[in-house]
Amino acid sequence: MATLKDIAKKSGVSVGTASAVINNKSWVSDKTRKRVWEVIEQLNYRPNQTARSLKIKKSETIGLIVSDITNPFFPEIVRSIEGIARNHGYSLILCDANEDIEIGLESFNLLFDKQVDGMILLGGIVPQDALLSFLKKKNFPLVVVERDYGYSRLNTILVDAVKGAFTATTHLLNLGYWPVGIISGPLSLDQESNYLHGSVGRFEGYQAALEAKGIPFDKSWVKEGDFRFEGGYRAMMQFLEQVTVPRAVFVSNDLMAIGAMEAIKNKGLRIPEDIAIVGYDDIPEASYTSPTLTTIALPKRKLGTLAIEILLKSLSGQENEYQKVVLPTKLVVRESCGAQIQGG
Amino acid sequence: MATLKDIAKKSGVSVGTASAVINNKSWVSDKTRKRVWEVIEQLNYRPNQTARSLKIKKSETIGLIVSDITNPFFPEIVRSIEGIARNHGYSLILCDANEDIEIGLESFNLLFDKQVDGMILLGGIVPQDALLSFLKKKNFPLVVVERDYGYSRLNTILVDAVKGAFTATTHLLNLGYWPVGIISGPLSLDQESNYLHGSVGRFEGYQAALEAKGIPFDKSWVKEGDFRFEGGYRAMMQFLEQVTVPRAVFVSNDLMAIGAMEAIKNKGLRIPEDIAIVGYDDIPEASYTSPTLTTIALPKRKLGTLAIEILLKSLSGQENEYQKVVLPTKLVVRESCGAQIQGG
DNA sequence: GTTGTAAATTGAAACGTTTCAGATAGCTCC
DNA sequence: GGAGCTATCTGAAACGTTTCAATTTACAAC
Repeated sequence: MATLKDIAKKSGVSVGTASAVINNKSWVSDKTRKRVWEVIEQLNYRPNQTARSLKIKKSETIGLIVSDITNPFFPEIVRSIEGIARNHGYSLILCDANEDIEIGLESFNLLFDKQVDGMILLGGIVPQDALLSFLKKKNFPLVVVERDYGYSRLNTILVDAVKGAFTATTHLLNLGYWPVGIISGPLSLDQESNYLHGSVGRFEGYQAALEAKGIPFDKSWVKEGDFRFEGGYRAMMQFLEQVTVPRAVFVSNDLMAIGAMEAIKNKGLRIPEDIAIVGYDDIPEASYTSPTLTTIALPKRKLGTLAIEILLKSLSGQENEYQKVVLPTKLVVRESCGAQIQGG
Repeated sequence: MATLKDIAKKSGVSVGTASAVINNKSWVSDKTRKRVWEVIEQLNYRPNQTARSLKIKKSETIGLIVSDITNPFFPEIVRSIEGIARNHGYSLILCDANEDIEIGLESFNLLFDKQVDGMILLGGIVPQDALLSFLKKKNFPLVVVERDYGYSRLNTILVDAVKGAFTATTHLLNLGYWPVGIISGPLSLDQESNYLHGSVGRFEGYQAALEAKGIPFDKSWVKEGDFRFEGGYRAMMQFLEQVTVPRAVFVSNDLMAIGAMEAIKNKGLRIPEDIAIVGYDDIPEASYTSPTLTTIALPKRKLGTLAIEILLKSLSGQENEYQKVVLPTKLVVRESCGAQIQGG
C-alpha cells in the first residue's frame, strides 16, 4: 500500500504538502496539486484511515447496539441510520445483543475501545447502572431509541408507549371484550437494572385503560413475555391453560403477538372470534399474518432518521443541549381485533 | 483518557514495560506486573485500539455488506456472524446496500479505507467487475455468501439454487398444475455485471424442471422481480393481467412470494385454489402468512456460521486454500401449494 | 536592486501504541 | 571478584497521518 511518504517522494514534494493536497487545502498551487494528484492516481493511493483517526482523534465511526436484529421492527431503523451515517462519512459498527443484557454491556464497552465517536442504542439493552455511571463520568455523544433511562443528560427518542398501550387496550374494551389480558415485555428485570424499560410504559397504558373504564386491575390477566416470538407463544399458552381464558389480549409487541396467535390456532381456537388480539410495533409482518394483525404503529423510519440526525449534530458540536423527543403512535385496525367483523 | 505513557510514569516503569503488562507478556516480573495493574485500574486505562491498529496493521474489524437488511432472510445470518466475530475479538462494520449495486460498490471501497481485515458479502451486491479486478490485484480475506461470482480464488458459500428451484417447480408440476410460471430475481442485470447471480440459478432450476417433464419453456410464464415485496406484487399483477393466468407460480424468494400473494388476494382470487405458490428462502414470515407459504428452506444459520468461520481461518492464516461450499436446500410443504388439500 | 508582503512549501513533532536491540541487575559458578 | 548466564527492563524507532511554526519563493512596489 502506498503511503503519503511514497506520494511525496515520487512527486518531489514534502509529506505535508502531499497531505494538504489530498485534504484539498486551498493554499496548494494548482501546479503542485495536479502533479501530486497524478502520482496519487498512479499509485492508487488511499489514505490510511487508522493513522488519520489516531491523529485527529476521531474514528468517523458510530456504534450501534440493537436489542435484537432478528426482530423485524429493527432492520428498517438500522437501514435509515446506516444510510444517513454513510452519507455523512460515518460508518457503523453493529452489535446485536440478542435481547441479552450481558451482551449489551459487553458491546457497550467494546465499542468504546474501538474509539467510536458516538453511539446509538436501539432498544435500551445496555444496563442502566453501567450506562448512567458512564455518562456521569464523561460526556459522550449518545442517542437512545425506544427506552427511557430517566436521565436528563441523554438524548432520547421515544414513542408515547403509555398512550399507545392505552389506545390499544381501550380499543379492545370498547369492542365489548372482557376480560382483556396483557402479554407484557420483561417486567421483573426493570426493578433492578432496567428502570423504565419500554415494557413498563406499555403495561402502565394497559392499566390506565382499565382504570379509565372503572375496571379493577387483576394480575391473573397479566403474563410476562420476552419480546420474542417464543415468549408470546408461551405466555398465551399459560392463558389458555387457565380456568378462565381472556376474551382479548393486548400483546406488547408484534413478534409476541404472532407467537400468541400461533398458540391460539394450535389450540384450535379462532381469532378474533374466540380471542381478539392487538399488537404493538406494526412490523411489516403484521399485514401478512392470518388473520392480519391489528396493532399500534410506531414511526419506524422517523425513529431512525431522528436518532442519527441528533447524533450527527451532537458529533459536529452544533448541538449540545440534550433532547428528549416523544413521537406519537397510531392504531392500525386490521382483522385480529374483530372490529371489522363487528362493523366497527 | 489515560495513555500508556501516563501508566508508565505513574507506576515508575517504561512505556515498553507497561505495554508488556497489558499484553500479558511472560517476561514481566510479578512485582512490576502487580504495580502496573494497580495503576491501570486506578486510572481506568483502556488501550487505544486505533493506535494499536496502526502499529500492528490490523483493525480487528470485519466488513459486512448485506444486500438488503430489511429482507428477513438476512438478519439471522447477520446475527450468527456478529456473535462469532465478537467472540473472536472482531467487530463488524455493517453496510446495507438496499439492493442497490451502486451502494454495494461504494460500501466495498469504503470498507477498505476503514482498513477492515476481511470482508463478508451477504448476497453478492458488489458488482462483479469491481470485485474481480480487485481480487486479481491483491489477495484479501473475503467470503461471499449466496452468490457465485464464478471465480476460483474466492471463498464462496452457496446453496444449490438450481436444485432448490428444480424441486420447487417439480413439486408444483407433480401436483398437476399447468401452466406453472416463475417470478425470478433480476435477470437482465446479470448479463453485464451480475454474472451468475443467485437469480439465474433459480431460473435454471425452473427451466430444468420443465424440461424434465418434457414441457416446452415459454417466456410468457416468466416475470422478472427484484427480490423485494413490491417487485413480487408487481410481477404477479402482470401475470394477473394476462389473458391466461398461470395456475401456479414458483417465486424466487419469499419476500416476493408474500407480495405476489397480496396481489392475488387483492384481485379476489384464492391461494392455492386459483393460483398455487411456492417460495424460496423460508424466512420466518413464511409460517405466518395466510395461507402459510410452501417454500424452499435454506440453512440460514449455517450460512452465517460457515462464512465467519472460513473468514476467521483465512484471517489467522490457518487456511489459504479457497473454498467453495454448496449446501443443500429442503422443500417445506405448507398450505400455499395446495398439496395438503389434495391430500399430497 | 532592495524591501515588504502574500503565497506556497517544508520539516518535524505529535497521536498512542508495539517491538526489539541493547542495557542492567541479579545470580551462579569457579 | 570476574565470567557467563538469565530474567527483567529501557529507550527509541516505527506505524501513516495531520498540523503548524518556520522557511522559502514569487512578485509587486519603490
